[in-house]
Amino acid sequence: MEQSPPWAAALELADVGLITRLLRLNLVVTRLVDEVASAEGIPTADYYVLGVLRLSPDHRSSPTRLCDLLGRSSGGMTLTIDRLEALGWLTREADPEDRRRVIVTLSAAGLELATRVNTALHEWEDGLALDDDRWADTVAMADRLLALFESVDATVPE
Amino acid sequence: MEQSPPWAAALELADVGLITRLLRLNLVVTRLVDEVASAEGIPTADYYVLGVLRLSPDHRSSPTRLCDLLGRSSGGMTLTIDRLEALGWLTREADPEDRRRVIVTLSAAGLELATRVNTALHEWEDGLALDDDRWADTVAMADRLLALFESVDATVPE
DNA sequence: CATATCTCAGGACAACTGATATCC
DNA sequence: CGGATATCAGTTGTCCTGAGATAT
Repeated sequence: MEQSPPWAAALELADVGLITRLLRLNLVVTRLVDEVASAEGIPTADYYVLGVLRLSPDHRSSPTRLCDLLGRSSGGMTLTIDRLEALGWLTREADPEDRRRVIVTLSAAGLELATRVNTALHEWEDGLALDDDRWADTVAMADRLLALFESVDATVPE
Repeated sequence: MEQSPPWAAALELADVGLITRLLRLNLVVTRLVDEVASAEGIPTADYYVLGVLRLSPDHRSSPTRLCDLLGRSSGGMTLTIDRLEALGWLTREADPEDRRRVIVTLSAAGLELATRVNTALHEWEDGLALDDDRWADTVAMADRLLALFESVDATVPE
């Protein structure tokens, strides 16, 4: 609590809790990612999809898994995938083992794009110029906050 | 980095940085607030407006300030305020001291609503059952992360 | 048959952009 | 007059819901 943080200027903070702080953090982080993503010419929501694929085994995943991870509806995800496919950033193919399923795969161009955005974000992080200890601390803080929420809200698959 | 957190199941985490973690945190926190707000019958974006007003001196603010704090356009904010006014959650009046300005004030019903949502969020926090030390730690972590981002991204007004 | 996965059609709705009126 | 504030008009666009198709 210490001292009023700048974002709270002229706000009465008597009962501001953890979640309010995290909502503020949301806003700032989202703003940053928006800037970076649109500088690369991709909407943030679309980057999230490419970003998940980039981290997935063989750069592949399924619409359902993308929906679960990103909190989206399947209908909306179909449209998003349509869009990304039309732009050449990913491909869609039937799963030979279960033909209800679709396998979504990042294309080379899509991987480059997602990597560019990711690199830009890493550069922003580097710009913080934290030494190794502070960096480890910071990442650990994020992980602890995450753990706090995930321990209660089990919205993540498997 | 220690051990893979659950949200990362089946994702390759080699170069996952701070921002990716915070994006994940975003998602989880947003989901929680969405649930709580819609249980009270208000869209999250609208609650943010009421929430800022609730924390403002005399529960009053201006459209411009709301735009700045919430990262919204003035046109969009006009519509949002129209909506909230029609629902009886806030009032709009001309500022007698500068007639270009508008003063937005939370109504009694709006204050109740915003307080209900806020209370529900606090109850969620209480459900974490953190002792005082851990609680202080946790809040401090959130503040430190916030400070990290606000020190670079000065998008917040005075 | 019940379930899972994805797609499609239709609709809703919020929010942005750019231009305009009013006021300092 | 230039800058600030808010609103309006028009549009854009994504996303969701609910139904349907196909496969297990």
